[in-house]
Amino acid sequence: MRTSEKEIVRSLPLFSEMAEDHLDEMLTGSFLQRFPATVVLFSESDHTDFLHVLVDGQVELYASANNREGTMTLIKPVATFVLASALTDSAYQLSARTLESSQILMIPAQNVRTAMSNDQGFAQKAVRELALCYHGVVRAYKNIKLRTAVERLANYIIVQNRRQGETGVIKLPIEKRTLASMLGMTPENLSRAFATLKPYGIRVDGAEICIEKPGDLETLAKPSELIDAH
Amino acid sequence: MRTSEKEIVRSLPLFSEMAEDHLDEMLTGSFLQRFPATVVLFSESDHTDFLHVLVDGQVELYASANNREGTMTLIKPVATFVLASALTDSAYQLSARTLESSQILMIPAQNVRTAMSNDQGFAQKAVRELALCYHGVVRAYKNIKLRTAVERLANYIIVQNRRQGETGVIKLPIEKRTLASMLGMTPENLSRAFATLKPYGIRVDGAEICIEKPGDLETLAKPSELIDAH
DNA sequence: CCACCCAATTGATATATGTCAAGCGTGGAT
DNA sequence: ATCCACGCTTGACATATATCAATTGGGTGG
Repeated sequence: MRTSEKEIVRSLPLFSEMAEDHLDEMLTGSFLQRFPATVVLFSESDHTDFLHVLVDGQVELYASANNREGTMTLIKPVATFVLASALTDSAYQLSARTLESSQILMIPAQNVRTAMSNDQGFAQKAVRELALCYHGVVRAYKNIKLRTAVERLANYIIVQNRRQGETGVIKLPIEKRTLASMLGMTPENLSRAFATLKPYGIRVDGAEICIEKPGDLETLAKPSELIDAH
Repeated sequence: MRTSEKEIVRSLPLFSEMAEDHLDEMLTGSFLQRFPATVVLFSESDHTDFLHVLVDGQVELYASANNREGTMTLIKPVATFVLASALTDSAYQLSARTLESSQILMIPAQNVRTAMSNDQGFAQKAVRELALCYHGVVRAYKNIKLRTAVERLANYIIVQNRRQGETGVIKLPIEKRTLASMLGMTPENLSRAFATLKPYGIRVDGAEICIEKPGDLETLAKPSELIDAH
């Protein structure tokens, strides 16, 4: 564990309040590893051996059932994932694969649980982190349960526009088939959803989306503070 | 706050490790209240003033968006709800209403947050509780994203059968329209889903469901340890 | 520069689910 | 006992979404 890696961990809110010696202890046996694109990191029924910290790259968490597969969420650096599974010493509930070449710090789950019971500051931060993760999934659940495919796409565009500086032009940060899976539809249906949004001022050119009538788009999308991420 | 109510709180894993004086302090200003059926307890955008403990009755957590409404989960006694919102001092992410006459203990959210920062044992238990809640929503999310309506119903029947003693006959604990909403479909579609399950040995007589071919049902449902509750 | 690969698109069609309307049945109130 | 309210069911139809097949088109390696 080199100093720079320790600083990356320290910079995350989750670990910001942890005592120095507890942090060192937790990072013992941790290792930073680079994976190429399209590599499966773990599968949903595997036992959780590591808390993962995505340092660089991009990771997709997905799930399978009844011969179907779907993207549950995307992880962007720098962020931890599978904290809940690591803390409860249970199975990963989701599978993970790299979408691009990625650097991941792997911390033994047992170390995390030990730190949890020894370090008051860490426990407090973990509570906050888990509560935020919980709200994140609730949002995703509401999104898919209460909105149609076209509405989900419209809201995705609105959120991306906000994140990319409200310029009216966004660049999709992921492949369309991944976006389709994340929005809970097929790639074919995503193409048609974009076509449906044409009368609402959406122009598509490859990965570039142009929003010509923001008002009309919002009328259709009905964005909600309680569903869409900030 | 009477002794019996304190004992109810103490019996929950979440509060089992809390120091006596912290518990007393937290329960100061708490009150036990009885609500009739069909009463809205709070709405999703309201600020979270109380952590709720359902002592008796049944509560539905639901959400609204784009002129649609859906049941997110059902709370059965004895259990807490909206812990994550209470701890982060944010809005309830869901609305709540009683399904039947219910007794609810309401604990000021500020008290819970204070107890959280003062009581090590409580913080540890809260971490565990939040991790379990998180996994619960992930399951629900996978359920709706990866299964069809008929598959969700089939798995619901299998889980209920297990919970009610594997007798092959179950009694629906909720109205069919509520079940429909929880499974993410309309009441009409639920009726048809039951009809679809007829060839798989499902007989319906009011709230009583008879499972005549458990094997066939499982083949259709493909139950998963990682989606269906224990 | 060309050829190939693969994501994306488009069309035709099938399936899943929702909507609207009507009718049925049971349980509670008068 | 009768009537009414309401949840449930059923049918006809509309919409949403998936599937299968064919084609397009951009990027990359040879």
